[in-house]
Amino acid sequence: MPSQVLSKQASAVDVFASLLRAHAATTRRLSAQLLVDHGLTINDYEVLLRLSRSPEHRMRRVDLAGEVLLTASGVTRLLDGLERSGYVERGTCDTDRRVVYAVLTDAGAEKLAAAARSHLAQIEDLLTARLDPAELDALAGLLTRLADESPDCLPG
Amino acid sequence: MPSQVLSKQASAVDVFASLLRAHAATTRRLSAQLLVDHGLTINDYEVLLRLSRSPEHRMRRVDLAGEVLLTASGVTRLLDGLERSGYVERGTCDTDRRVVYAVLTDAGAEKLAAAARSHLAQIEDLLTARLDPAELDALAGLLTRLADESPDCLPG
DNA sequence: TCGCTACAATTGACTGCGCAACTAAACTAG
DNA sequence: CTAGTTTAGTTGCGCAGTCAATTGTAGCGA
Repeated sequence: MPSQVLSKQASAVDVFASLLRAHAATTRRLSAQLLVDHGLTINDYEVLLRLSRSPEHRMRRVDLAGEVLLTASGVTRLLDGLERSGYVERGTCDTDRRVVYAVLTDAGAEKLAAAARSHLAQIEDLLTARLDPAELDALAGLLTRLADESPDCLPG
Repeated sequence: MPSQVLSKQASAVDVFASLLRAHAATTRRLSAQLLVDHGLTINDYEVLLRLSRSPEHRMRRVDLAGEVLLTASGVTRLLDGLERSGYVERGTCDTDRRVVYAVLTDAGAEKLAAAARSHLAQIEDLLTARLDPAELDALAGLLTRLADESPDCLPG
């Protein structure tokens, strides 16, 4: 048993607190950089990235919201910006006229590529300076499970 | 270029992405709850908590900012709210008239206690439903190291 | 065919917070 | 003491994102 941590094992609250801190610390650095270097927020980047990975470079806005964990309205506003910058455009769906696709433009793909160069390096630097590969692997696994949508408890 | 991405280890980007998602997922749930149940944001709560743990229930605003990873202005605005609600008051420092202490009031301590009851339980539920104690411990450790202030690289 | 509920998306009002610019107090040098 | 620098804190402005309400479309049961 871990007897040497003074108090006890990390309580759930401590874990949560450390999550808040880690997020704030890394996010602030990286987003500041991304913003001055390329004029993109982290979510902008993340959205461009998802689109670039999607078939035909397009996604429904709802699905996009799910992937980057924004609300529907958040996505609308975010895409407003990207559309104004010409990185994304609207596409209609033939079979369901409610949906509006977000479609990556060529300019958007270029922007993403340009941003990726520095952004990836910065992420790399920030993380590998603090954790080794095995730890990164472990961390990714744990965090991914944390993000599971599983609705709290399904007791019955 | 990497052609065999399939199964390699988690890259730094993936880790970062999972951090964003985990933060968004947990934070949104918990803060929504905290807000409807007690009218506090997560940072409000976090600040009350730090104050309650400090000697004499007070801290300098700068130090508070460091602990919850806000900017100075962020702390000012946050404390504005808590002062308006009567949970915190301003205290002056005898030896340095620039500093303004944030002091937890009795009402603030009560509020914290009340909020803690449900909030702690929710954190507990959320985390323990997804990770076991050993994993929580590991996660806390990894995240804490991520939040290290160490200024990128100090090569020279 | 006519409701009726479900869903995709948008809009208005608002909040939380960062940045940059500022004031005031405290050290530090001459 | 005066002048310059650093540090604590506040404020104007702006942006990203939430919620609640709204519009338009889909699909279902009678």
